[in-house]
Amino acid sequence: MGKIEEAIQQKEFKDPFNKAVVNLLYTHSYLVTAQNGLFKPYDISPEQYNVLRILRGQNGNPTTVSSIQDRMLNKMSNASRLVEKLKLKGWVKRTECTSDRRQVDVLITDEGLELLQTLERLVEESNVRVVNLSQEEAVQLNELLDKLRG
Amino acid sequence: MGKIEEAIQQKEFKDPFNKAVVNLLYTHSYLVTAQNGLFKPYDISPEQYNVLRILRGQNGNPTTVSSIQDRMLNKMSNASRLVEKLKLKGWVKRTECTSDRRQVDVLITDEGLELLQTLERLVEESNVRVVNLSQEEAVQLNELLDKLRG
DNA sequence: ACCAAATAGATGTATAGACATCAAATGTAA
DNA sequence: TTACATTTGATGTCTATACATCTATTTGGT
Repeated sequence: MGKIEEAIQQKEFKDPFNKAVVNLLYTHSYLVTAQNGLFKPYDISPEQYNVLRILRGQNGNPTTVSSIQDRMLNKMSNASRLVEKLKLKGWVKRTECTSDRRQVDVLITDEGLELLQTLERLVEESNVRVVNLSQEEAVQLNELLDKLRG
Repeated sequence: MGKIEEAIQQKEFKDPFNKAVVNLLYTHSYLVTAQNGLFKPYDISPEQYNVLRILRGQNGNPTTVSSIQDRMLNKMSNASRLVEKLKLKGWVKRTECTSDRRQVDVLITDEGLELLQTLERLVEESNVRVVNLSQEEAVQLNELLDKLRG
């Protein structure tokens, strides 16, 4: 049984809201653990993968660091450093923006696109396996999560 | 609107399962950001707070490091180092276990209990505010999360 | 009793999150 | 134009996660 009370050996919660917060934190750890194994062989982290996805979403147009930051799952993460690591591995290019020299244009390379394609299939397949819900339940979960933050 | 598509500016997802994974990662960041602000003034992190809660759950009985680890929300975290930090701040005591000298007995101090009491009220109130769901929806979310990991 | 395997916990290293601060470039108003 | 505020991105520091490795015990088989 996967009940949260057993998983963390806590008998009861103050109310369903507090239980939901703990349950979300625990489920997050469950998901992240599953993903880490996937990424390990490719020398890339889930966060770096996410940046590559954002860059590809631009269809060949360069993106600034702050624009990447805005689209990241974690708004507090540090896009600047993630881009630097991706550059060192040859998956993105960084060029000075001519119209505003404060900004930096970030562009995914062909190698980055290739890696992304490989990884994306693995991630998509893994996510379907890892989420032990029916299609309807998954839709319902999405609705609840969207509302939760509302 | 709090829809995940707008929050991270992604038009569509492969399927509801993949969307749910992204939605969970994003919602986790939303929750953690809310919690961080709460803990800041008390010189304690959410993870350290969680360890104190586990220790108090033992009703005065000491707990070993590995037992703490088993009950943590994140099974991959490092209970040993968190205990060390709590000890430096005087919130836990660490004594060698006489029956098995590999083990370490960890016990929450009176100062730790006092801090915990203050924090717990704040956290519980904050969680109710932060989870923008009805009671029924929160129950439903808990059921879906438990099943998701099943 | 002896030795190998298992266990508990500490520690080393890399990555990322949280947040403050800094420098450079740009915008704006007197 | 000059002075000041704002924006962009880089960087510094602390904390935590992820995972490998190490030491000190304890256990279990022979």
